[in-house]
Amino acid sequence: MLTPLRKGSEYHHGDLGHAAIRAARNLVDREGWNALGIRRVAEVAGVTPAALYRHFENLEQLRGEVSLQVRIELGDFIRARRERVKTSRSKATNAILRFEALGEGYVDFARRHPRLFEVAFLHCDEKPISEFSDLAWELLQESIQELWECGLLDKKVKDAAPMFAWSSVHGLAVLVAQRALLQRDQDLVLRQIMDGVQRSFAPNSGRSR
Amino acid sequence: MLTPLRKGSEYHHGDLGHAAIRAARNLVDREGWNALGIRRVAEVAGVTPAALYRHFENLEQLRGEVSLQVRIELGDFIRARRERVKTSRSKATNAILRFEALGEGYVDFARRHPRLFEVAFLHCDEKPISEFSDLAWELLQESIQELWECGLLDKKVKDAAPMFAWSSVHGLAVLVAQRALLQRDQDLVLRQIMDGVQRSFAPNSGRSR
DNA sequence: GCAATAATGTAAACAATGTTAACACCGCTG
DNA sequence: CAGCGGTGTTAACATTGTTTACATTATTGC
Repeated sequence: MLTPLRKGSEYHHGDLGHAAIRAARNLVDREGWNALGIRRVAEVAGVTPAALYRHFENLEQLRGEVSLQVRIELGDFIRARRERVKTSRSKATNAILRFEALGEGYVDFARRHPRLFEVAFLHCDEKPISEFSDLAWELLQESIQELWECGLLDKKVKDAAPMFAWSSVHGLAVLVAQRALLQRDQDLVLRQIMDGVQRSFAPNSGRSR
Repeated sequence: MLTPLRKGSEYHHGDLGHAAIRAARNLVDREGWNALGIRRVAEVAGVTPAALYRHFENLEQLRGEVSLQVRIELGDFIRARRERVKTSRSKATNAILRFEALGEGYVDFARRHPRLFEVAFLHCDEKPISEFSDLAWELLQESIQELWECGLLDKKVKDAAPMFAWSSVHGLAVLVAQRALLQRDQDLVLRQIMDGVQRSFAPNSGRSR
């Protein structure tokens, strides 16, 4: 007989939609991508399943929103990491430290929120990397620009530099999120990757062969 | 009234189980991970859904088998790539070419079978990389051993070398499978990665700072 | 101010899925 | 050749995503 569960003034949630995304995000963070379902999210939000269809086309779209939300968080996370770098006297070492902070932040996010990270770049197929990861991508480009201005980036490799750096660190982050590496190995490999990337960036680093 | 769909002698399939895994593999290859369902596989195999439960605990296990199957294929694929390298006079360049063939094969598999690749390392959480990718991992270690014997690998980095190489190439492969890079960029970045890895391997390559 | 209307939520059903239980068929072993 | 274990079928069940018809609230135009 259509009895509202919530009393009068709470018939309308007020901000379902955002609340749903947040609930979904937390669900994924704790229990993984497969735990994310319409009915589950509705329950957490204190609402009927059908209500969610006023805010999302279907489950697939909700998943997309969660994925986007995670990419935003990831961007904020690594930016915060970069800003925390204390400025040193040399402009060059500054650029390097800020660049490395991005890589460390990226991997650290994967370590702290493995389930979220695994989901960050789903639903991004067929789109160039620079689009689906707008936030973090911009940060990376800023940092590479800094390196360039300090003369730490060879002109020949400049164009592919962001993709090169991204893919190098991304691979490690994926493995970290899967818990496939011990913490000690994680740090070691990251160190090697960052060193390798910077060496490849450097002018006069004559490509082999 | 329990009328068998297939006539007498075909009441039993003979090799459901393997057939199911193959059907499932092809389904994933063509339509992606989400198209993989018990009922769907049963239909393709010409069998009733419940029949699959004589061979698999549940859908999750079937997925695991498919994932394993893909890892095996990936291993075979990159091994074939390596064997195709024509031996040159210098033992060192030989080792290098064989090593690079592994990386190229890995990325090429991701390009040719993006949906399969995306699924290769699912269900491998919490296990060290050397376990869940046994086949390809062994090939990588063989190759790195060859480099070592040719004096192309610094003792200081030897331990972490396989993980370093893997994660570097893995990141690119993931992006390639997502179609996030143009073909030209793919080749360029792979070139940079392989060069970077080898430079990091090389003795006397004094790590920065 | 207040009726009309849009926005949002509920209840109840539907179709599709994974899964299970009871039964049927086949091939092998005693 | 009787029976038994392995394999497949049927029919049901619980759970999901989704839709439809209805209820409630918020907002807007007069």
